[in-house]
Amino acid sequence: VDRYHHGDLRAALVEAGMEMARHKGAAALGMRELTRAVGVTPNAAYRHFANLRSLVLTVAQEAQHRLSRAILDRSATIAIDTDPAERAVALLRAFALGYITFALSQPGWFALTCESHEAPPDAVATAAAELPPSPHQLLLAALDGMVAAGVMAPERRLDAEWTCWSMTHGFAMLATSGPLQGGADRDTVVRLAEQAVATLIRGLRD
Amino acid sequence: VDRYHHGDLRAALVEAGMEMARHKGAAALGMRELTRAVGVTPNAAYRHFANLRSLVLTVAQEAQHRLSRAILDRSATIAIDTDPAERAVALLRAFALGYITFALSQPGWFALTCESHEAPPDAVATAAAELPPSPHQLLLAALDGMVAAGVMAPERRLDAEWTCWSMTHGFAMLATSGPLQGGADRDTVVRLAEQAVATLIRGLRD
DNA sequence: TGTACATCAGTGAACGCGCGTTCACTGATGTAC
DNA sequence: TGTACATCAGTGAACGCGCGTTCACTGATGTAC
Repeated sequence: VDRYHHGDLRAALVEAGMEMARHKGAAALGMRELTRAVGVTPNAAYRHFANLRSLVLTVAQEAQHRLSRAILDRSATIAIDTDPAERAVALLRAFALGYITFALSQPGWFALTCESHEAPPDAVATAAAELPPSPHQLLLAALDGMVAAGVMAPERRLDAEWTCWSMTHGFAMLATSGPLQGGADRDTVVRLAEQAVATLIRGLRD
Repeated sequence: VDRYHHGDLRAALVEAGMEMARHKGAAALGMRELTRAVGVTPNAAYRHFANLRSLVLTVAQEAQHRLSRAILDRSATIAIDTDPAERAVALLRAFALGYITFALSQPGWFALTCESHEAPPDAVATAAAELPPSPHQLLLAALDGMVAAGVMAPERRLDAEWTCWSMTHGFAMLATSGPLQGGADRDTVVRLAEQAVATLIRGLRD
């Protein structure tokens, strides 16, 4: 699309942001760099975003959606006829390991999701139905499911999401930009992740 | 010390780095900014450090030492005549909660410790005896202690440090630069931390 | 004790860079009549 | 169906900034004799 009017510059910039974060890291996102990638003048971006920060937050939101989808995809592999208690645990495992393997395979996108606690100021209205639930919502649902299945005592449920998120996010950080980074091959790291998640679940269960 | 020869510019730059990280965040450390704070020309720093990176890594190392001391201080509050099993658990708790409260009270220093997996290329020789053990070493010792006290099964010991570090580091990240940041008062956050650490220990114990 | 001189630890000015953002503008689009 | 015109979505050039780093230098220090 090399016309004077680009067509959908907004989407193209977000797309370029994802591509750039994937290959050069989340810190590489800049106004000039992104518009250059799209083949457009720097200020053209200001038609669609208030400033760089807003653009980056929008890209971060897209990264977060992909994280949610990765978790949902992993959840979908659980056999439907699984015993309810086992299934509830498997869903929490899917959240944690989905989160971690996403971080391992797309560290740049994962770094972006860490900045997306704040919604961009000039978000464009999207059909809410198309958007996946946030990772946080998936986690809450998984924990509620464990209580409902009788795998977790109700009095342990309160605020348990922060415990789970800490373990999951912490492992992702160590493997992605911490001492575990580059030091071991992927299979080893996944094995360590499974061990961490197993300990977490053992601590939550009755 | 306003002489032409500064006296100990190297130490002064590291000190200024700590001060600056404390008040303006770890990202604020720059050559010009740091030398300005000390009252010296930018290039004077190149007498003592190869480049900015090396200076920052040195400051990061100092931050890591303070983290270790914070953990050791907390460990020291455990009564000496405590029952060995209980004491072993208390030491692991001291590691985790010491780590987290350090991050809460000095987020800038904590952010620096995350960059210090790499030693600065031009480290100056220090009497090794003066340096505290690294946080990682403290964690290993705490876990070994739990096995020795019979609180943790030996077959769970292998690689358990990554599980502990994930939970601890993850909570610190969430509270420091994640969704828990600023949203709740400190007491609440500490309570959540205690809950997370309790779940971790429950998962590790027999 | 005094002096020559090498070494050390700073100065001052400049380099080149890429950044985010703003200004005034112009080519393309689409709508009203 | 044709045309005037408002609006939209880009262009091109420039602003000012602070950065890390290098160059040639000079004032202070301390050591050998």
